[in-house]
Amino acid sequence: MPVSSNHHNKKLTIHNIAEMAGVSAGTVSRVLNEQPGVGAETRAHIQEIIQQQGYRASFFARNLLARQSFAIGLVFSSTASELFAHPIYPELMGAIGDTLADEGYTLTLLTGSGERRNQRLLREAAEGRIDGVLLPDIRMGDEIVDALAAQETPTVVLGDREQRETIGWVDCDNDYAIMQLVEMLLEAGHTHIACINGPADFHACQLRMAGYHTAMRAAGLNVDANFEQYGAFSAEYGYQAAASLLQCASEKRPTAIVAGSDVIAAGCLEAAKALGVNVPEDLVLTGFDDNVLATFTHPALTTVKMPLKEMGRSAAHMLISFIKGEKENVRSLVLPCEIIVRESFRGSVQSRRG
Amino acid sequence: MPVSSNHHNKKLTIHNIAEMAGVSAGTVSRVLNEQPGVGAETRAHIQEIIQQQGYRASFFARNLLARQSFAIGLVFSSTASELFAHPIYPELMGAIGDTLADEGYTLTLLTGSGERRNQRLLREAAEGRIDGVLLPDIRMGDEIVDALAAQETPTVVLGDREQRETIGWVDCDNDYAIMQLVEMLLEAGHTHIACINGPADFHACQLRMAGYHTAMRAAGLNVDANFEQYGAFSAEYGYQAAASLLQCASEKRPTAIVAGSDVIAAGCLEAAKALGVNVPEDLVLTGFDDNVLATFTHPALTTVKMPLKEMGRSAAHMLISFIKGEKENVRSLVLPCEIIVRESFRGSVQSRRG
DNA sequence: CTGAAAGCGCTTACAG
DNA sequence: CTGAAAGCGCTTACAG
Repeated sequence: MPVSSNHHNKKLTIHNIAEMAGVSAGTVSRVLNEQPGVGAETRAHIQEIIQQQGYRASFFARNLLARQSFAIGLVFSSTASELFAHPIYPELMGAIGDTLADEGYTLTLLTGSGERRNQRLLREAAEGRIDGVLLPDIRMGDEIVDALAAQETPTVVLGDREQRETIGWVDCDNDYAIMQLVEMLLEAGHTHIACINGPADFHACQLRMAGYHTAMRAAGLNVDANFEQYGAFSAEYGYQAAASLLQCASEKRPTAIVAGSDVIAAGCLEAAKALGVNVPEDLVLTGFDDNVLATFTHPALTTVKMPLKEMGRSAAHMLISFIKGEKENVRSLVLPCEIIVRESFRGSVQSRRG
Repeated sequence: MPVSSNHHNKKLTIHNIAEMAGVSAGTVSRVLNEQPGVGAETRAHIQEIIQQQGYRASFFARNLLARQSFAIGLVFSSTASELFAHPIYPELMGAIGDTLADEGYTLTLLTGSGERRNQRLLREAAEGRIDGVLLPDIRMGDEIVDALAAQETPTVVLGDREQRETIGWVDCDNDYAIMQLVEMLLEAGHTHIACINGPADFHACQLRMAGYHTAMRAAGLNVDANFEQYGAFSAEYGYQAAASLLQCASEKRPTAIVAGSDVIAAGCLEAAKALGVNVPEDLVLTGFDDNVLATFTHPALTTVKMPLKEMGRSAAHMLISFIKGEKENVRSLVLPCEIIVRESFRGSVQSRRG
């Protein structure tokens, strides 16, 4: 006698349950949705059968009426290896996932890039598989943003500042953070400060550069053309850029480098070591991200920590508010970064904070 | 005159399109699904209207019949900060996401932990929101695996070797990789080799320990009790464990440490530096994961690279084959790791490979 | 308190 | 080649 083959019956429907309980489907539905208007005994009986049969109402059928998927799409433009190199995403993703779960939403992950990814995203939204979209690593001028707007898909961009009707954004004060860092360097007596930045098509990098310029200008200092560079979020780029700068004649050589990421800064550090330049004695150095590796380099990196948890949470809440069609919702938000001081630059921070 | 307010009409249905085209809903459906049996003119006309109206059939309605969601759940037990500390997941996730996209599946991310996460997962599967489940960081004996099996939800576990009927697994040869590493150490003349491992409730860590034992036993060496340790995937743990070992009397001190992760190894390295022990001269050291930080420590870490891309792809394919109910499917798979040699231990590797 | 019926947006035999 | 009708699994007024 086969023991547990009773599990092989195909998916139960509400009608099966109704039949077993000797009631109509409508009554089972009312019990399922904890609606009033069902006799206590009947209700108990139906509940028991539901329990023992392990019945669950089909999500799709249930939501044909509601016309909502209670899912939101989280879209990454980067490939997996880029994600790997830029480690802010896991934390962001975790915060978004937790918030959505609390609000009863599900998270759909969309990776890949290019036209194919875009078509997929647009379709999923149009088909109603996702109710809204979160874009955490969009490049400047990515046409997906306009396409989403045209389709009226509720959308929130992270780390950019799109100004469109149906689109909201959440960012952190990249510019202010770098400005503070440069001011600290200026206070410590540095005048030859270079900014080795990430890619120019990241709005965040533009902001970081802007913060650098603001501080330099306020101090009445000119910025040498090769002291302001856009590149890639890679150690190789950091190495190259720093090496070429450090080989200049001493009066044109930077005494401080503000890097666009910790990985870039780590590359700069390697270059300095290779050229016998001591950090922080002969060159001070700062990063961005508060990447794990920032604590393992020698010296450990002074860096900027983005409020990733808060950004993720805020973006998720904002998007849900869009989806619900709430009227008085916040459509933009800038959250503060935090400067983390370590050995690569301790400068005048103490005095600033004191 | 408001320009683009014509976009505010509520969601179009197949009946609206049918009406506009002067045909029945059935005919529109046939065009939508590229089925034969529609006149060329009619088809063209309907397609034009669909195009111009930007109509997309509702995914939910469409799949009421198919009873498939074409979504699979990717479940993480760890919290976001743990994910952050253990950086194998982004790459795994990317490989899984890309493969699923190619196969027409969507990826639903489920984070969080404990009973709440489990209930959510079980419900999503029972409701038909997801067709199957991928478990990439399950702890040994996690009861979710049995619950999923009881519910007959197609499931594939990564990094563990569950033996159940409806459950498949994909792993890498953690044991063999560590065994190789230890053999290399033995060949280089080491006899005092310690294994500072990750948590004991990760099956991968058990395997790594097993590989260590196998090699030691084969060499006829006894393993001192405090030379085999389980701990946490953290630099702090690595530091503590290494520090206490390195302070022993010289004949009880290890000359080599095989760490359970790069982060642990980085902690060991810090301890060595703090105690004035030179790496690799006085102590050789290996990690696991090929984390970015492994290239930035001094010396850079010899480590083990898991075949994450292949694991992700294989797991996705295996799960889809389960979902499709294919008969002759592979239900288990072990993929090979790769040893990455860097400065922290160059030992007899050359001779092994030569 | 409970049931029969219509409807959600689509698909699919079945007629014609 | 095309349409009318039944059905997918649920919910929701409307009767009784």
